[in-house]
Order: sequence, then C-alpha cells, then structure tokens
Amino acid sequence: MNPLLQHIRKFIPLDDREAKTVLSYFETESFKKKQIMLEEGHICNKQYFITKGCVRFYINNSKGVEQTLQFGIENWWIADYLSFQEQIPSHFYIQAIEAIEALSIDRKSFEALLLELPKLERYFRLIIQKSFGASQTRIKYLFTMSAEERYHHMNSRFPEFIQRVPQYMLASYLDFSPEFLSKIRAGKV
Amino acid sequence: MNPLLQHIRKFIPLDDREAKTVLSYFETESFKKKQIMLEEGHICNKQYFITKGCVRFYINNSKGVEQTLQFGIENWWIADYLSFQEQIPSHFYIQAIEAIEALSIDRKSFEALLLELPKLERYFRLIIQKSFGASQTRIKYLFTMSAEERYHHMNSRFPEFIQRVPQYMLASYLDFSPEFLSKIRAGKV
DNA sequence: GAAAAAACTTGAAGTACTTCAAGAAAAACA
DNA sequence: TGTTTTTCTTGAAGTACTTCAAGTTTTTTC
Repeated sequence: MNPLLQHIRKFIPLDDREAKTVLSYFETESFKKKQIMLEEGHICNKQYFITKGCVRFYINNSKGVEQTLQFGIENWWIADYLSFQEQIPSHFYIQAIEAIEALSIDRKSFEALLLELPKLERYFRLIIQKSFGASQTRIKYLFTMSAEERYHHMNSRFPEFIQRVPQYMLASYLDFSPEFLSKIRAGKV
Repeated sequence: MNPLLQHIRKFIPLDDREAKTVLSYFETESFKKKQIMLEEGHICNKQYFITKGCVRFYINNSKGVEQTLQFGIENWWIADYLSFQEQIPSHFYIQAIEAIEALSIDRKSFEALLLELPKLERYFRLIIQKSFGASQTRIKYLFTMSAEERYHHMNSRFPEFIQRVPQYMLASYLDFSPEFLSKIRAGKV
C-alpha cells in the first residue's frame, strides 16, 4: 500500500474512496543528491512526504557555515510550515542528502484537500503536534547535555542517522564543531 | 467578548451557538504565584488557555538547576502536548510566575469537543503549527547568536517579558548563567 | 581507474562562556 | 515597619568547547 496512506491510517481511519481522493491531490517528485528543495528567502510552496531518501533542514549562519536543525527520512513530513502557511519567505534551506523520492502538495491543493476531506485536519494536527514535541525535547537536550553526551545519546537512540549522514552535518545538528566530533569519536576528549 | 472565543475567531469562523458549545467544555481555573501547574513525571491532564498572568515551562537539569524552555502569557496556550495527547509522563514543569487565570480543558473533554465541533481541529492545527514554527526559530537563534546577541534580540523583540520575568529565568531561557546576564546588562562583557 | 572533490583527523592556541563565593539590593511577608 | 526571602551583582579562576591550518582518507566523477 502507498506509504502516505499507511501513515495517515495510523492516525485516522480512511475508506478506499477517501484514500483515492487523498492521492489525487499529490504529485510524485524526485530530487538528486545535494539538490536544494527549499531556499532561504523563498516561500515554501510545498509540503513533502518523503518516501525514499534523507533530507536536512538547515540554515546558513552569519559566518556562512551551515547548521542543521532537523533531518528527515522515509515517512516523515518536511516543510517550513510557517512559510507554507503564511506564504512568507523562509529562513531555512531544505536539501536532499541522498536521492529523494517524495509526495508533494502545494498550498492551494492542500487547502482544497482539507476542504474536501476535513477529517485530515486532525491528521495534520497530530503530525505537527509530534514534531513540536520533538522540537521541545531537542531544546531540552541542548540545554541539559554536554556535547559528548548529546553525541552518545544520538548514537544510541538514532543509530540509523549516524550511518546515513556526513559527520559534519551531525556535528552541526548537535551544535558543536566537526573537529570536536572527530575528537569525541577518537576518545580524545 | 471571551478572550478564547476571540482567539479562535482569528483562525476560524464560529457562530454564536458554536461559541456557546466551546465554552461549555472549559473550566475556569486560578493558580497562585509560584504554584506548580504541571510536574515532571506526571501526565499533563489539561491544556490551559491563559487569560491573565504569566507562566513558564521548564525542566530541572541534572544539577538541579531549573531551565526555562518557554514562557506563556495572556492568550497563549500552554501544555505538554505530547504528554497530553499520548497520556505519558511529562519531562517538564509548568509553573505560575504571576497569579494566573486560565481556561482549562482535560483530555476527555478535549476529544469530546473535537468530536462535536470538528472544525476546531483546524484551529488547533494552526495554533500548534505556530508554536512549532516558534520553536524552530528559537533553535535557530540558539545556534546562530552569541549570548549577548540573544539577550539584545529578546530585549528588542519582547520587551514585555524582560519586565515581567525574573532575570535568572530569562537567563536560563536564553541558555546562559544569571551571572553572565548581570554582566551583559552592566556592559562588562 | 585515475583525478578531483568531499569528508575526516590531529594538535596547538584561543575564547566565550561557567562556576564559586560573598555581598548588596529589591521584593515579599507578617 | 522591620524581617526574611528572593533576586541581582561583582570579580577571580576554570573549562568545554572553537578556530585554524595542514595532512590523510574516503567518495565521487568521468
């Protein structure tokens, strides 16, 4: 079954006719490795549901260094919701770390879909609620753990990321320098 | 008009009968200054819409120091949504910084309300979407600004908080020590 | 399969903060 | 109003990281 439908059905029931309706609003898109999916200063026109590959959500700091705020893999939604919702320029970049396949929906289609199938409001509420919870937990970890603790914690809770993502991106996600990560790994801290 | 209804109507239309229905699900609660509204390890049973006063959402770190993750004032929702939704123990505290008046709704009533008035799913989706956006922006600032920059930024964007909140809570919200904030203010950095 | 590009490692020097301790000021309380 | 509690300030010493620069390894590309 389609992974998006599968995902939705974890949160709300959906009969076959509704399922068909849902899919009719989405398009399939591919992105090459390293391709930029959203650029700072642009409006986030689409929400993506990733069916294959790994992306990162990042910023370009004042020194021109890229810092990762979030990763996304299969069965995750990724978008700058604020920019998408309010149609205002985004502060963020989204980039394909691996070759990506995704289902995409633009603002107009999204509103039309919600109008036709209002029960999806609940699905999206629950999704975003989870993301918000994750974001708060992340801030908690940034506040309470040392750099080394954050690395080990990530390592034990999300080993799949450690494999899939370059170390320098991981370092920026954990909010320390790539050199320091290298030293942690070598046990030289 | 009731501040909650006013708030909801910024996002979705609501006729008088619906408005009455909404209010019938809520209770009015008061909390004294310093009273704990949610304790770590407990399930967050209620969502609060604050009509008067100021609260903080915080954790107790491994050294027993309290670190503020969020503030809330009039017309803000406050809850550990994850704990509320999944009925799992919270990692967070919520405490009244000033005397609080709030509208509260428990899990059961919340689900019943959404069942009776499904259009509210949209309202809550939009609310949480905004909170999530704010949380991401917050992480961005933590990553890109120095301690001093974060203070000045907060000072210029949210001067009302600087007035209402003890400095040591502000310092922990900005992720540095109260002593350091004192030095920033004195220009001794 | 060679060349180019990207990612990782290492050590030395520097710095933006933290921690501690003690006193002063402000706010709350009885 | 005086007393207690809470909050804020100050300086000195310490530290968890960063930055830089150069070399090495791994991955990608044609």
